[in-house]
Amino acid sequence: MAGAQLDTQCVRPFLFQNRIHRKLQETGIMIKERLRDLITKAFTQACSDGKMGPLTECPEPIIVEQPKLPEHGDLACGVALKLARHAKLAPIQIANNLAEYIRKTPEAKNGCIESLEVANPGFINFRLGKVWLTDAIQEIILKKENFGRENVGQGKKVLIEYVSANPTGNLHIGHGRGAVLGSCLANLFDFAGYDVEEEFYVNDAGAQIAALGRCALAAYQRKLGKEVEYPTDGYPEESLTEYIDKVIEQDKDKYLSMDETEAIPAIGNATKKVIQDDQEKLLERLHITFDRWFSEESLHQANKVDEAMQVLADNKFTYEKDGALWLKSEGEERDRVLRKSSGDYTYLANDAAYHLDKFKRGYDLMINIWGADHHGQVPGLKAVIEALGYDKEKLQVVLTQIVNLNRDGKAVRMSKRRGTVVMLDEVMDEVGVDAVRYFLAESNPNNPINFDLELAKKQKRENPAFYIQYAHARCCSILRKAVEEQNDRETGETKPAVLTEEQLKSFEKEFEKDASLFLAVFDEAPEKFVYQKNLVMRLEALPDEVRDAAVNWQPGKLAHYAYDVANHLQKFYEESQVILPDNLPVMKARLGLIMATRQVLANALQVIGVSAPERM
RNA sequence: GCGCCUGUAGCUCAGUGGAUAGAGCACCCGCCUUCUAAGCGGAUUGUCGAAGGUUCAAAUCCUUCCAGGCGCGCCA
Repeated sequence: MAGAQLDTQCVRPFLFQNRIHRKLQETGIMIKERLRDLITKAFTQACSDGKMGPLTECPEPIIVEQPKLPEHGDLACGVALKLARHAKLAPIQIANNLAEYIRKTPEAKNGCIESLEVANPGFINFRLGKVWLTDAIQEIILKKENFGRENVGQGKKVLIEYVSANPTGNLHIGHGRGAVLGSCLANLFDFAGYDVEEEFYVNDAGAQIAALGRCALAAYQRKLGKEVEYPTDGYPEESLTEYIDKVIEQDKDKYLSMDETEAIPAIGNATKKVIQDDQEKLLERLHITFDRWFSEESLHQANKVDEAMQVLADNKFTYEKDGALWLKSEGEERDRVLRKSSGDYTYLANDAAYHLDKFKRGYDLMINIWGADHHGQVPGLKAVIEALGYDKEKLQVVLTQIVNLNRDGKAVRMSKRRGTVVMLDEVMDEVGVDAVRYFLAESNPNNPINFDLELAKKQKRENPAFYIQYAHARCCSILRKAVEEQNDRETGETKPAVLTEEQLKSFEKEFEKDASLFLAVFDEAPEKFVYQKNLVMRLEALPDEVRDAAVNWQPGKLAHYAYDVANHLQKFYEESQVILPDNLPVMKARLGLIMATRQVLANALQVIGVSAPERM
């Protein structure tokens, strides 16, 4: 995976140079990190006491994970297994040695760690007490919308180019996938401390625009009552019809009187503008805005393609053959044409100029998001970048697989306007923006999506997009309930609100000062405590999840995470009453936990661009 | 022919060298005088596509093969 080359280390203190320009003084105090520090200390002491065989330092990373089985504790560390080889000791013995040192630490006695045990073949399993959990809730309350922000990117400049559809027609669901992925990746990178720019490359020059002009003129003339043949080799007439209506509205009959050589480019340009405008509006509806719409035509006008060809020639990577200009591709299976014998540049030549421009702008990383059907172009683009004298590794192409639409398990293929593909706006109209974003964001780009239109519309648990939003709305509803008048369903009496708005606000201030207030969240009864503890552990994992998603370039992981948080909230909700007028400390603490949960859900939803509704 | 992606429960997927391979859906059984039952709990579900290899340990790494998708233009 291309993302693996990114620096995965988390550097502190946090210093954000992203577009929100925010600095945080607080350092993270994640439970896993604290536990890892504890194990590291234990290891160091064990070493100096000669309990680790020949080892003087730890040759393996100490990884703390949540085990799959609850019997294995809340968190577990398998480092003893990895150290066995280095220390020339049995894993179980290493684990026992480490555990002995950990048990001596204050954390093992003061409520941070409730218990630890060593299990075969050499795991150390920990059960958490309440103290670190209360710190975790406080951390979220303190950082609010910045909880989860990380600095994996260290302010590196990243350009993400995506959608880049031709301005010759409507966007289909496949464009939608690239659009949502690009936008989520941009949000994620921003959240993870990169300096992100988003760009749409407009192919507004060349053969397809000429074809658009011919088709547009014919469609226009036919609409205005002139009997002409519609070109058979261009874009389907019905795909243009709504755009031509707009052109007529704007320009009336002005192209009718023009000479064809004048009318074709003129109406082609007008139609192109209408289409691009339409694409822009549709993408805005999907909460996608670009920093830049980069016009191919602008490259031609500034002679940038000629310049790029000159650079290639200067670098001795071109030659002429059969009247065409070729790119010499060393180590590639074949050479590629840059300028056809007709004198026209190929797509590759234009791309060379475009990417030369990108490289000159000085990004640390450039990501292009393309449909997998374009993957054949990747080697050519990489070759031309190398021939231009730049580092081809700085440009990475993410390929998105196909989107299959289903309805009741049956494939949907037909569209009102086009025979084979389904249009993005039709899906958005049917299932709504949030569901479209969720289902297109949720998957790994390498896998095809089976988009079930019926599922996406369901207001039920089966629909993960709904379920997450419902959990957020439920949090809001509980917080609202605390400060609203109550209507008794049976007697019809109106009771005063349990708390005033001011009280609720003042709680927040108290939480910021004193994490121990959250001790009251937890019950002593283990069957209740387990849900309370699990919720907090999931909440505090957001920064980890952000880092993981960012280094793997998979924002979809945060969609899965949000779902998991929603699930843990529901389990908590079933077991733990929040509004407890007769028990202020518990109510206060649990309202704080609900605030934290709401915040985490909102932050995760923010990255995938799905709205977080306050009521449903 | 060559290249890329994919193959894990009936379905959708998680799991990038560690414990008995996990969720959700579907199906079945329970739970509403309680903050949204738009929900929760429980039961059932597997030759990790196949075969070899590396390793104390493989769904995960290597090799070969099988199946599906996509791509290999003086198209864009």
